[in-house]
Amino acid sequence: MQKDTLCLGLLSLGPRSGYEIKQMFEGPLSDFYSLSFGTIYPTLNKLQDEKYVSCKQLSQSKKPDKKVYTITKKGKDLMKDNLLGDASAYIRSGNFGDQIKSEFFLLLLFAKYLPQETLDTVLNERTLFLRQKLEQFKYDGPVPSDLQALRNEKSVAFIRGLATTLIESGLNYMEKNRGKLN
Amino acid sequence: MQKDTLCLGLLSLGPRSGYEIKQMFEGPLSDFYSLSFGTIYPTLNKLQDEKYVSCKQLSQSKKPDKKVYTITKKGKDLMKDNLLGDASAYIRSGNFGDQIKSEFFLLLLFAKYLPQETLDTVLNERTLFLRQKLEQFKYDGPVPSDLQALRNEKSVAFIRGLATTLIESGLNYMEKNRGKLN
DNA sequence: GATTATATATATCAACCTGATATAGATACC
DNA sequence: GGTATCTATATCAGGTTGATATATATAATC
Repeated sequence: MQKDTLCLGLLSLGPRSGYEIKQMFEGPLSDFYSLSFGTIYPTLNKLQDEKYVSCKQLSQSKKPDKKVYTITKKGKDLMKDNLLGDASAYIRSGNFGDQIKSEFFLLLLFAKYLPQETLDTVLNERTLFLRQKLEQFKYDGPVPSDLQALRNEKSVAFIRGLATTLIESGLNYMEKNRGKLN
Repeated sequence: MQKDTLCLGLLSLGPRSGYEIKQMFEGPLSDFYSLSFGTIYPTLNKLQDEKYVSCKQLSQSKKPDKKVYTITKKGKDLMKDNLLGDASAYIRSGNFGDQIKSEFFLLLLFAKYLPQETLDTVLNERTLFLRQKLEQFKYDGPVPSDLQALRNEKSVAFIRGLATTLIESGLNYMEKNRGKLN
């Protein structure tokens, strides 16, 4: 997804600074996508130059100033056009489309070169890690206000449910079939 | 995973040219990782300079010459060391670790900006796409000789089984819950 | 038999992105 | 008082991708 469209999409959930956009990527979005500061800040500047977002400088007591960006009508139109135009390309990506880049699967691919003991540890820790992830996705308590906008989206509920299902069936498979790696 | 380790790992399954390594990434490995020619060729040159692989120039009738690389003892040792050293880092990556980069999930996140009709089409095509992927992973017939080495690995059977399970439960979830996106 | 498309094979490079680093004010802790 | 951490913006070296170039050979199309 184009970084422009992505930033506009996140700003469509409410006005935000670059720092806060980064926090969304490090929170609930981290499993699906990420952008670095080196991309976010220049993108926001470009979007502002081209009037897709407006910017207000806020001086805060007790914290450094921040630049809060708000999506404009022109920006919303661009975002919708881009989503529509690229939708068909995104159908074939991710979750066994073309973007997984799983280093863990690569490690398993070469499992025969690991000592049995190491392989056992790896599989045990992977199980623990996935159980933690599962708890994260299932967690339904309060979240920092920055992330509440995301939490409120119907689509986020759908995606969290899907993620939960996938992790559960993956854990199940691992427990039943890990013996086959020896 | 370091590109060096990855190339050495693939060469450990048998001697290969850079072009053939790329073909592995475009075949069964494409769902988990990929490297471009711009990375593969320089990596092989570097590995050769440092004696981790040896190289034979083959002139073929009916095809251009190719450079076939073979992993050396020194190369196998390096690969094993690297796998062991980095194993713990790979536990937390991929399949709801930190590397998915799913553009499809992002598209769903902004589903409310798509016309209902487009969203329906997107979900239908996604279902078709995943069913095709499922057939690919389940396919057990003959494969091009380049890819037979991969097919023979026990670990590949494990990973194919896991992928099959994940796609099946994902499809199931989508069919049951797609109404929640409206 | 001429042209076009496609496959094998290697190589390079501009454009882009990340991860690291720099800067800076403020709070918290010991 | 020193140090660590959080908020906040910004820049940049280094690395990767996707596109492009080059070359040979086969197959298809016209």
